[in-house]
Amino acid sequence: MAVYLQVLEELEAEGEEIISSSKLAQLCGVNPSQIRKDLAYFGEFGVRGVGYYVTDLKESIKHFLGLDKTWNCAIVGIGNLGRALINHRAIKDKGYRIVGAFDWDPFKIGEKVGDLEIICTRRLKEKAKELNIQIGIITTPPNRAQRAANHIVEAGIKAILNFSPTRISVPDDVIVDYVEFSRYLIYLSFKLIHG
Amino acid sequence: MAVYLQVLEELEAEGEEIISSSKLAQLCGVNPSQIRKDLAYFGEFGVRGVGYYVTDLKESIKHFLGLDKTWNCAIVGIGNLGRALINHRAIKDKGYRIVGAFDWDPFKIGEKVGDLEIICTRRLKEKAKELNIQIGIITTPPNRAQRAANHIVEAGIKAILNFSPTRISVPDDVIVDYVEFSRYLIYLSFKLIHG
DNA sequence: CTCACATTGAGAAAAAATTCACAAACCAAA
DNA sequence: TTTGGTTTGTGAATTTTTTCTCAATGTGAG
Repeated sequence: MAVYLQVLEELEAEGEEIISSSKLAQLCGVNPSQIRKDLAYFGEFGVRGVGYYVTDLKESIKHFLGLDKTWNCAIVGIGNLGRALINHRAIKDKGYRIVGAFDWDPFKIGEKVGDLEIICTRRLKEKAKELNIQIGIITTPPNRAQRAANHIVEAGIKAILNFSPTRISVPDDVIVDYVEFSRYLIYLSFKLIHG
Repeated sequence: MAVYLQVLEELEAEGEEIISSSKLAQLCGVNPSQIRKDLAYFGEFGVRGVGYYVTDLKESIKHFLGLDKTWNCAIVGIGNLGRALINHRAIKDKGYRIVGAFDWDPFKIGEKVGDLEIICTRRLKEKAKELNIQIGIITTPPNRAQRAANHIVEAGIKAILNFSPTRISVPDDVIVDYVEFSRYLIYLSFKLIHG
């Protein structure tokens, strides 16, 4: 679905107003029926005999994916990875705003990263309400990840993205996703061995 | 498959010598038949009436995935993200070694990151042979990504991991994989909206 | 050695995902 | 208005994936 969105945005930028499922399928590298099934799943957007209106469809998918609003994120752990994410283009562009930078290290607190000031992790709860933070991102060293998660949960945030290579345990109503760099490398080396 | 491996490593650390497909399935959160099919796919490792020998199975999977040897990687683009990867634990632990750090910026060249010295990207080809680099990792800004890719291809490296939010074009015999942080965030916000 | 029990490997069955195929609907031109 | 050319939406057919089932095989006790 995210692939369709990306292609649709490119089409819109090129000034295309209407696209058929077969052309879109070609651009996405999938089967036309696949596209029609996927799109029919959350509404009827096409016009028979015509195709899909690029802008309308793009907006509908964005709405479906929740990309028509901005999401406020907090980063916990301001090392190299945290700083990289704060400055990362693609994240901003998709409607995700990093509005808080948290760390435990007293020497870092008060330091500026971009236009954010690093705040003590203990103040996460207070700041989460003030800044309406919906997603917490953990970029601490592994041994601090669980503590970071605890602070995030405590602050009432219901979604966590964990970059630290450790499993964390949270209540059932909190969604967690893991970014594992090694997975990508395993895929590549696997491909290098087997066709 | 990578999940099985992780669980097996934990089991081995706990001193377990034998595991049945049903127990392993429980730990991985999948169906026992699934496990047996997956494992049977690349050999017969189990013993009927007994189960699987944890260490043997772990080694077999590692071999299958190509994790029984070390892979040499080069990072092109030494910003925050590049530095984060160089220092990242999980990567080293899986047998991937970052052996080269490359950047275009003359002010960075010669600087030390961990025990690596930043080298000019133009010397990538020469260094790739010397260091036997098999995987190139792009962590440049988007507008430099294609140029980085060109240098990597030029150096005869056949696998690229691109962290930059741009598509790159390379010859057919070069494998490319993309790390898109926004995908993870989209998943989380989607889950926050729909169950 | 034989028997009772446990567990794999693999074929059969079931479920899920993908693709096909075509009626229904739309547009444009005559 | 009618006709011909498109393209969607959807039920049917197909393919793929997952799960079930059970004979084959191994262990250990008697």
